[in-house]
Amino acid sequence: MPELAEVAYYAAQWNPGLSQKILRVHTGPKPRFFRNTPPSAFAALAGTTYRHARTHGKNMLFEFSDGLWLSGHLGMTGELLTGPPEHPPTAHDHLVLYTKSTALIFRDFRMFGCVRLDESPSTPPAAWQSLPPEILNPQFTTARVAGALQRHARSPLKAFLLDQAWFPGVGNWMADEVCYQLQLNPATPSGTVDPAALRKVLRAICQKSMKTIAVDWSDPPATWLMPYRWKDGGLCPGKNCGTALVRETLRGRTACWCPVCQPGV
DNA sequence: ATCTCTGTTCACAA
DNA sequence: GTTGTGAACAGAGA
Repeated sequence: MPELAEVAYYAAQWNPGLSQKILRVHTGPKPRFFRNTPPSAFAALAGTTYRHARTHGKNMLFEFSDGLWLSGHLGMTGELLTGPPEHPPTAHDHLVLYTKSTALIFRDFRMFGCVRLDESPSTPPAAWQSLPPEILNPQFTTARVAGALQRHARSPLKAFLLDQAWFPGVGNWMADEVCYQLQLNPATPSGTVDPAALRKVLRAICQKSMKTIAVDWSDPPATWLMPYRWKDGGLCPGKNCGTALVRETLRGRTACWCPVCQPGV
């Protein structure tokens, strides 16, 4: 489920473990989840203290004492949760960190998510030093958006919005939401989009979802496309609209839009 | 059985 | 060299 605000929500689920010592580490039997790291390497977290969580777009970074940094991505179906201190790992609990009072669980039944461990005294690992500005960062300027739209002028707006190098944290529903709120068809060529308007809508969507979904998984406004885009039979929430929403595959991903409010190009 | 899916990466085409 | 596309990855639910 995870896009920007969902990732922030999940990262915060480990907060009950803050300032606690990791007593024991469980790693599941699927090496793919750990990519190039031998799963046994994660045992180094035992004996450290969990200090801090942060996110950048869809990436999560957890700081532990002794210069250890655990980074992770939730893929399509990843989730973080806590369990009782004796939590027995399920088949899809790839990493579990046990403290005296809780278990910090990284669960992912598909395995598009991943974790890695870096050692780096006091500063975040190298990959976290050179990331593009997030959408709510002041450096995410209209000029930056304008440049991006020009470079990818022929790419359909919806598809381009999924580019994490330019729009960190935007996923499938957020990209559809941006198109909906701009009243632009998802196939609109990026080069024709007004950069200031795009930036404004992007920031508003990030801001609101960080105040709702990221805090307690509460619903975004009923005027958004998001609550209606999943199921068959969804109707456009636009004032006096109510048109049946359309779902079609665009560049390999499901796009959803209102054929009246976002007419074809 | 067949299809779907809130993501990323890779090979390859243009 | 850069940009754009579809397939592959894996597993559960409809």
